[in-house]
Amino acid sequence: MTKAHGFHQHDHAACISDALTKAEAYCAARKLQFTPVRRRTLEVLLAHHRSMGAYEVLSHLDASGFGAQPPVAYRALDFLVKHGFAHKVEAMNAYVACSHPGAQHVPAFLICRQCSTVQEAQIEPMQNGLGDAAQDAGFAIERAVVEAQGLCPLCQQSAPE
Amino acid sequence: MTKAHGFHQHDHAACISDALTKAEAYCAARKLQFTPVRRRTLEVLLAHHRSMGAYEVLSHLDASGFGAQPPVAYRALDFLVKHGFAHKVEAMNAYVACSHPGAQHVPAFLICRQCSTVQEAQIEPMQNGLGDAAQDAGFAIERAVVEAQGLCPLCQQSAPE
DNA sequence: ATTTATATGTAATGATATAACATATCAAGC
DNA sequence: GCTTGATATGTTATATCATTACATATAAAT
Repeated sequence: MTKAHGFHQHDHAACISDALTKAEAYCAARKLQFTPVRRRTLEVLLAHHRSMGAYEVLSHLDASGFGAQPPVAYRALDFLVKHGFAHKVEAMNAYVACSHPGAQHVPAFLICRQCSTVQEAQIEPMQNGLGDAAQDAGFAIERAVVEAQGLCPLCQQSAPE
Repeated sequence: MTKAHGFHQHDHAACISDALTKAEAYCAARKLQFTPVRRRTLEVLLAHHRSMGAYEVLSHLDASGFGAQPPVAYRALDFLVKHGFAHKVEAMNAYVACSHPGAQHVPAFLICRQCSTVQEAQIEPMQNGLGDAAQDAGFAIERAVVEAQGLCPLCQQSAPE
């Protein structure tokens, strides 16, 4: 079975189990607790393969027998983001599973304003002119995100304006 | 009188009146209505010279005799953002006056996680690797933001960790 | 086994943002 | 100037996103 990944198709089941296995290994290596809620949260993000609001994630967790209150989702999502398994799409107040787990990278998103699909793009860390600006200002960058909004290939056809 | 602009000092009064004059001229040229609320909203952002939440802006508008309900602030802010007089800092759900009004640019922000000061940096449009990624994906970028979080020069001293 | 740190569950609340609709003001054509 | 249509403002209500605080449970370290 294939499913849209960003604007492409791919083998969805393999992609999910692969990401879960990697997360498991990463956590084991660093003695991080990849607990049931955290695992389920990552599964939910991976299965949907699009950005999801915290409350949408929460409803799945609730349905899976975990707590039904917001902190349940926010804490799990924070964990995933902190360790690079997911990203927060700031422009949408939403979350996506990371498409390049393990890789040290500056996440960059292409966000379709029409269908809300988010594709994560790879960009070179610090090759974006921002590093220079930061250095000039004496600013120590800890984290950076790049977010582009526009129209995805599909929506360009249906909304050619 | 000088006041912090990003992490530097500058002539604050001149900077404000300059930005207002530019906005006025821009609107006049395009028959946009630079109404009292919109003007006051820009004044408020310029005067504070840091990112402000919509409700903080709203309280100033209220105090100035405008409406006290959220849409009053959100509409004025949307106008300013739409026409490039201000930017939304997505990672903070906050707004700042644009530091380079008139210039066609991709706004980039250096956001201090400790003191919340935001400095707008100049980066070259599309020289950030994102353009290539978008082209590959067939994605039409309409708007992009770059946001970096970290520690500003001052806070690096007080929080050397 | 005890202690300490970490994680989860839940209630309450805070912060951010929009929808919907009434009224007012502006801008253009007559 | 007056009418008309578009744009802007004011207000109520509500939707959406996120955190604080505290109790309980589980894991890890000695």
